[in-house]
Amino acid sequence: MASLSREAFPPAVSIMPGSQRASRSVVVDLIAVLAAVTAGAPRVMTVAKGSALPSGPFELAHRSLQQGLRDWVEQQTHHPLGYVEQLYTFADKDRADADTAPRTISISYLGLTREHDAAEAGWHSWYEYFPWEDHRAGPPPVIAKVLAPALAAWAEAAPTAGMRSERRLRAAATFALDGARWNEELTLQRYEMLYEAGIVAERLRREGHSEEGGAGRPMIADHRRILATGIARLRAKIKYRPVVFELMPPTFTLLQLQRCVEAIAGRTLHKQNFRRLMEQQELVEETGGTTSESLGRPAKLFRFRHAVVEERALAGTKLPLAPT
Amino acid sequence: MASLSREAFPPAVSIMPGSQRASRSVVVDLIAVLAAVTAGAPRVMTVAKGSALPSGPFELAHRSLQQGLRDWVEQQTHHPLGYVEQLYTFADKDRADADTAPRTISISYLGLTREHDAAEAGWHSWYEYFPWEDHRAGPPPVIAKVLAPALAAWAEAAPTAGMRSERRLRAAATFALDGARWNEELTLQRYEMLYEAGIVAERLRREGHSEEGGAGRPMIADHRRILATGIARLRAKIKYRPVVFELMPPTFTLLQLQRCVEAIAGRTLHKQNFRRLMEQQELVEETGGTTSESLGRPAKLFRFRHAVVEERALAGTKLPLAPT
DNA sequence: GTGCTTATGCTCAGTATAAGCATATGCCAG
DNA sequence: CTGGCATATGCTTATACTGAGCATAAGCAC
Repeated sequence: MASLSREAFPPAVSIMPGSQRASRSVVVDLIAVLAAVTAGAPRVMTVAKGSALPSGPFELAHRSLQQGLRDWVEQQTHHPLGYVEQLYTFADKDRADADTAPRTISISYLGLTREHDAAEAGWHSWYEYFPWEDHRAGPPPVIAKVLAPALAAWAEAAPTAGMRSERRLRAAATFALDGARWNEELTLQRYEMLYEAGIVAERLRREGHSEEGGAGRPMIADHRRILATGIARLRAKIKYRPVVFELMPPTFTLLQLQRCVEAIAGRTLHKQNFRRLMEQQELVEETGGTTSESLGRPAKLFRFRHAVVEERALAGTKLPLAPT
Repeated sequence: MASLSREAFPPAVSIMPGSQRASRSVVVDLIAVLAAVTAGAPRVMTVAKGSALPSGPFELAHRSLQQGLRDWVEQQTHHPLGYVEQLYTFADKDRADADTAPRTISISYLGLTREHDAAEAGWHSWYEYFPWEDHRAGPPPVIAKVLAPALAAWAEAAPTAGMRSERRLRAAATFALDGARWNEELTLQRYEMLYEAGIVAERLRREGHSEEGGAGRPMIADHRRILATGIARLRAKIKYRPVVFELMPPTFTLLQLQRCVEAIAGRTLHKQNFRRLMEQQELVEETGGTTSESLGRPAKLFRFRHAVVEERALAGTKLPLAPT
């Protein structure tokens, strides 16, 4: 997590051919995927009536990109930004014919912030943009009703038999179409497949077609893809780093914590096992207090044990290590 | 793995303050961490006598950054690049006083290529740069002899008792100083800690001190940090994605495969368990042939089962899912 | 054949995970 | 003040996965 500042940079060792430097103007943007979980829904901060992620020019960055982003977000939202991580840098040529236009490089970041007022402007649920990603109440109907048939048609439209079967296999594995297990981490792959198959408005728009029939709410340019990248990253990260706590208030019940994870993962968890996991990993400790906001027996309040971050070097092996 | 090309980008929605665009010139570099495993050592492609990673200006990129990098590498090395992934984008201000100098953005990539002639120019073992990272023959002496004392001194030099104890804890966990388990994935954290503690030449150089006493072979600018990022990423990735095979010849024995993983991870594995893991995951299949290059019973030859990549959506849960 | 070397097969115990049962503790209606 | 309801929390069982080691197989050198 510690980040060294970049030191003086000597003339780059350019072995690559045709090293004509800085030949054309380059524009650098920052794009933020800002996430919070409120009222049981994972939300993302948007602008332009929910059609774009907040972005801005690079120059604002203070010491570092990360710090610039953090300052800006905290100023805008008045909520401290708990966790920031770089997502991806996009720099593909916009179009073949755009030789004269400046080339744009977009550096995207994922940021986590705490729960806040659910009605605050600009925050939208992830699942407006990706309705097929929320499996908390079972597989969403849109998959069987819209996506599966469209993906099947896309597979059949492939030129060769080999490609057809490969597409069928890939679609089935990615969307859990046959009995396969749903894998919530494949958010980006799913969006990319829908894009490839022409089932999202962004692709239809690009091809000059009507945007009718696109699944989920679209965004400007490739912002929805960037959001998918952020969701996928967060869904993966939550499993091996204690980042959920960045989304929680200082104290919380285990059920609240579970609901937060469920909102992000888009699936329901086994209550008792979740609680066992939290306890045995010693990620939380009781505050002593209890809450009785809802019906039923009052729940104990917990807080995150910041200490574990230092104590343990976290993360585990998956390799069959030899005894040392 | 599929990558959509970025589409036409409308005027960015700039909510950030002070949106004066393209105010100052920006230089964009690509930096490659190119890895291969030959003769039992993980190697990285370098230039300038091993003191820098290959880099070049951004303009060369063809359709996309990734494709540009791939073309360039294949042209240079005459070896196909198996796997390419973006590592990180560095864009911190070089120095406070560099207001007039162009700001440099470096986009780094990790690329894997197959085994080739061990003596080929430019390829150096990772462990020249990070001697403390190779634990295949037990913990390297440099840790106990050089790093541990220096880290202890660094911890004691902290101003408050709280910071001292925090540094001690962190150093112990990161370098497995007390009985703690070595975690090979912490390569980047370890390098950053050594930098912070002033035990690497890059830091000494920056502070205007003699570079004497720096641990491991240094590199230009922050190239060694980028290499550490690449190593850490590869060590983590190897555990949940079948990327090792990008480093192997088309057919191989299980022991060769194991040696390759060991070289990357910097630790030895349990032979039988490694073999069981490979078989139960169905990542490989027998070719029918055998080899008898060394002593002992000839080993069966295997090849990678490309099919699994499509069949399975890979990666697994770590959440206590509720029965659906 | 004997002995050396590596390959390959199999076992056993310890630990983690999935799933479900049982009990505790509050509130509320009557 | 009692029974019903709702949630919290504790505990058990079967199964899968892992770490570690033993045992056997199949080549080669002598």
